[in-house]
Amino acid sequence: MVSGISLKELAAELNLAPSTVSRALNDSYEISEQTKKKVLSMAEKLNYHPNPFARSLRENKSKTIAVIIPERINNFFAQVIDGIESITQEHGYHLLVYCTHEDVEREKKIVSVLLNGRADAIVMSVSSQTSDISHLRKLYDRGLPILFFDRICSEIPTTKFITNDYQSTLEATRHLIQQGCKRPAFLMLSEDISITKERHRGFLAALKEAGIEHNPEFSKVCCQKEERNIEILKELLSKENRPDGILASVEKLALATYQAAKKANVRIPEDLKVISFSNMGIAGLLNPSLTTISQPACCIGEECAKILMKKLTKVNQPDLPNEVITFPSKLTIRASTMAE
Amino acid sequence: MVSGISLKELAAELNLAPSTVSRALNDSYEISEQTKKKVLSMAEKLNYHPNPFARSLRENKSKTIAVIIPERINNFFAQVIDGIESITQEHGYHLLVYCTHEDVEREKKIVSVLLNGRADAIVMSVSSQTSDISHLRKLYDRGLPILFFDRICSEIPTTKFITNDYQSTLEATRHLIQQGCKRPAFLMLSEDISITKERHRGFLAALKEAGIEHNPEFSKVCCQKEERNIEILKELLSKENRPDGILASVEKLALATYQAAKKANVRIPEDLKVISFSNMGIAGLLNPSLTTISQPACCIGEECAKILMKKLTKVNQPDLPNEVITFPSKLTIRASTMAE
DNA sequence: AGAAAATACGCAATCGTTTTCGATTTTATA
DNA sequence: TATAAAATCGAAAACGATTGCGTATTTTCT
Repeated sequence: MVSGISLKELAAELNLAPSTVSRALNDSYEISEQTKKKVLSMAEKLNYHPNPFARSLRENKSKTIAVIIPERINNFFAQVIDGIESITQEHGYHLLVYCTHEDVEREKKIVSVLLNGRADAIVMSVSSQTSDISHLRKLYDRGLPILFFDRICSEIPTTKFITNDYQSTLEATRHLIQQGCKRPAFLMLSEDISITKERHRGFLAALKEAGIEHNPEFSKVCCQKEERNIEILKELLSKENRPDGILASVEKLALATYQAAKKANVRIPEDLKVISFSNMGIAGLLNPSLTTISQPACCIGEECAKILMKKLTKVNQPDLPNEVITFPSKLTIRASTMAE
Repeated sequence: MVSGISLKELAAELNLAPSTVSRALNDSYEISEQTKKKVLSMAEKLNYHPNPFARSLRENKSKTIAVIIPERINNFFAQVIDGIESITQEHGYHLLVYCTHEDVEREKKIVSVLLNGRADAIVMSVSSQTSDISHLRKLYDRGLPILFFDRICSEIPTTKFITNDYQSTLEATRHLIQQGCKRPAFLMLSEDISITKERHRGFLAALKEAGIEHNPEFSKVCCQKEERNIEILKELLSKENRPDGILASVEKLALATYQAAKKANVRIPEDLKVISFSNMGIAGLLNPSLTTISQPACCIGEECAKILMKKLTKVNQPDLPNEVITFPSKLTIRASTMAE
């Protein structure tokens, strides 16, 4: 790190006390306009930039927010971060971004590092492996504002942002059934995380509503490995009484389904209709184009950030309320669920 | 920001001087094993975490690296950051990630904020609008280690990581020509940035080599707006003597081409062969599957980080050498360039 | 004109570390 | 046994900013 001139040096150059210069730069009423002008122009001339760490140390805040996501190569999370940044940036806040790669051990490490106050708040979506949440509780107990989105942790009493997981899955499954599916399957990354629970519930509700008896083997838990998932799905699709519809609770499982269908010689949508939660921009360009349930990701990020900015920049703010805020997803019907 | 117990308080609890506790925690040889044990266990018990800002202030380094990219919703950049993080994380470094959204004004703002030393180094890929580089020079002049990748800034004497832009485009264009293209077009985001210059040069070289006279109107400068690009391309594809091949220098232009081709009723690959620089994981699932030139993105990120870590964690390191390090791209041939 | 109040600025402490320089005690050497 | 040499630890000064308090000067009021 290469630091430039310090406040003290700037003050010396001006024949003023550091306190005066500090106040002048912060536009204090105690300083005359004349001195302010002199200070400002000299600061400009000498290229003075206040040391952020001295300030953080003194003020006990870092103007930094940590964002923890399970994967970076995913449009949804990228869009959420874009949304967050669009708001925090206006307030001069910085974004520390960490990726867990769906690994709870990494998540623990990251969280433990953040215990030291490097960030003023945390926005996160937990990894699919996260069931024990003691590390998150530690954060919370320390008083650090945490905010969850998408994959939330209901045990921590704070504000959470999600989409209408139950309802949108219900409607998506209805759509599958309307398109003629008699044996839809549900794909998930893990049974533990919030979104799969809700989405699975919506899925099952739609089946029940339609009087379809669900085959438990059609609620498939997949893993992180793309190849392994393709194998699992290929096997599923090669069964005698295979599913004729797929609801993928996350995007990567829809893509694995596409690959598996190819390998198993199963045609989409003729033999298998596919629908997935996904914020891919190019769902429409896939072969066949993919029917998606897409979240208002950017919006979710923005709202997260707005709440945080309010909490962090205004005085005497209460703790983040323990509530779940829902943003509805949008179902976009494309070729992958077309009836013949 | 909520801080826990301080070193001083910890020391008081132990009836030791802060200096002793500090040394004990840093495993100094001056402290007896016995006291070290006591200090460690008390630190553990009281949940002590050293304040990173006090440390940064004192040590004049932040253990933070800033990464600036033009867009987040792009697999290439996401992979590069994954690569960077995989290395920096091991060294206890943090990643501050900023996105310019291809806007040079934002880039300038971000860069000016980083002038204060919040980060120990910067890894960046410049926006497509960046031609004036005075803001980058300011950073460099301040002594901050900068490192460029993909879209580099040759005027700044530092280490840059790129792919073999010229060569891979040359080969990709040869492929187009081999597949029967007589009138290939080249799509770019801007004429100014490094990658388009090199890639265009490779493109032209292949045409020359094949004795194809290039129509300057087939070197098309596009913009940021997806809709506008589709319009531009639709127009290009509707001409009487339209191109029969497209080399998109960036991914988003290939996708715009797909959309435009649909609208203009141009079939890929029968009427138009398409090839693009892209790190999309699902290029193979597009309709038709897209022939790509893909960079070893993760590897580029890792190498960036390795060089930086060496520079930042070892003593007496020289400045980053002014050199360009090249990682070859890989051409993956798919349906979009198939001859009938 | 004299007192009160407003204006403009400086001194010094503080935030939580690390580190230099000593000081003291223990151990080893002659 | 006296002395040199390790071995341990403490006091205090940084790092660079902010801020409560004090003070000198000027302005305003009666």
